Amino acid sequence: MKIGELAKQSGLSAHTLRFYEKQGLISPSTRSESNYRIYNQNDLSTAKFIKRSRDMGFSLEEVEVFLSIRADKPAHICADAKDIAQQKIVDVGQKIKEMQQVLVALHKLSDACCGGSESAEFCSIIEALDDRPLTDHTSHQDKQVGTKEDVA
Amino acid sequence: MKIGELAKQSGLSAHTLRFYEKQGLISPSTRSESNYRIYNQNDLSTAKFIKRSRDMGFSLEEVEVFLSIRADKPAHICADAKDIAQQKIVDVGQKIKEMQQVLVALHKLSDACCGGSESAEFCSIIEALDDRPLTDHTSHQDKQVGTKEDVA
DNA sequence: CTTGACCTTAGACTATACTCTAAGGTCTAG
DNA sequence: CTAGACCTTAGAGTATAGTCTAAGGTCAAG
Ligand SMILES: [Zn+2]
Ligand SMILES: [Zn+2]
Ligand SMILES: [Zn+2]
Ligand SMILES: [Zn+2]
Repeated sequence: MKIGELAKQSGLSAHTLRFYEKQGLISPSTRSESNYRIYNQNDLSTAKFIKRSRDMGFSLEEVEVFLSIRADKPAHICADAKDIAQQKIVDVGQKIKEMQQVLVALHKLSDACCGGSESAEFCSIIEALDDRPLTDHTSHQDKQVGTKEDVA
Repeated sequence: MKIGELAKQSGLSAHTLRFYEKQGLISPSTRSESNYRIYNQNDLSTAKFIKRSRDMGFSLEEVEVFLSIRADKPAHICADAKDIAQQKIVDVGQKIKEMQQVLVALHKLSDACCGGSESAEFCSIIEALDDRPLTDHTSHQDKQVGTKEDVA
């Protein structure tokens, strides 16, 4: 099959397949007389393998290692594959933790702000980002300044 | 103060400060005779504001909006700031969910593999990424092939 | 024989946020 | 005066993973 067909069947774009070829991940088993890339079922398996690996969060570099294991299984041991998976688990877990902390901070930041159409003069978000301690102004009642009517 | 001093006090590098200047986020209040950037306490506040915003996960583009709110608070309303924070919360929450799903998939992938020094011939990680259903081989006992001695 | 779909290549561009380099000018302490 | 620290600029490089373009060749159908 030609690249367009492989793209359709693998879920990768033709562009991406050529890009992967440049990166050394996959290459067509043959070329047609007119130099078109011709892929076979084996190539399709490989393309799907790459796609599945990417979907699992592995980088192209890691996929490369998986491919080399897959290409010659007896030459590798389970630890080769599992080490990568374990490391990815650690990395993803770490990132999740970081993002959860960010999320908590964001909630604190956001919850203190009324979010209404009042002037941002006392907006706790801006104040908190500025330097000052987080002051709750979910209501602006207590800090009327008179420069603006209460719009809300 | 010169850029090096601002860098020290703000926690941003001089390089980054110049980069932010190019992006229109912060600029020195004056220049010395020799064209050095000269910053004042106000600039320091701004630099710290940017750093805090970045640490909260906001993009430079979002920081720019916060800065414009901060620069003229009466011209803005709380919703302007809160909308950004809320959107960020949604985005971060979404990413966390995605990563958690990836994490679950990774665990499934990894847990089925023995991770030992056995040949990867039956490695469930490779098999699962390949196409085949996830086969547990935490023990290789049941699939002796005889091509290799049991190394473990 | 032409139209349109599909293919080829090298290389530029996207996004995000820096990070660093080269080549040179300025300033301060000893 | 000189070494070394610090500053200036424009522009290139880093990382990741594509995504797209230009300019052209190939192929099947009508
Ligand atoms: Zn408010
Ligand atoms: Zn507010
Ligand atoms: Zn195993
Ligand atoms: Zn295994």
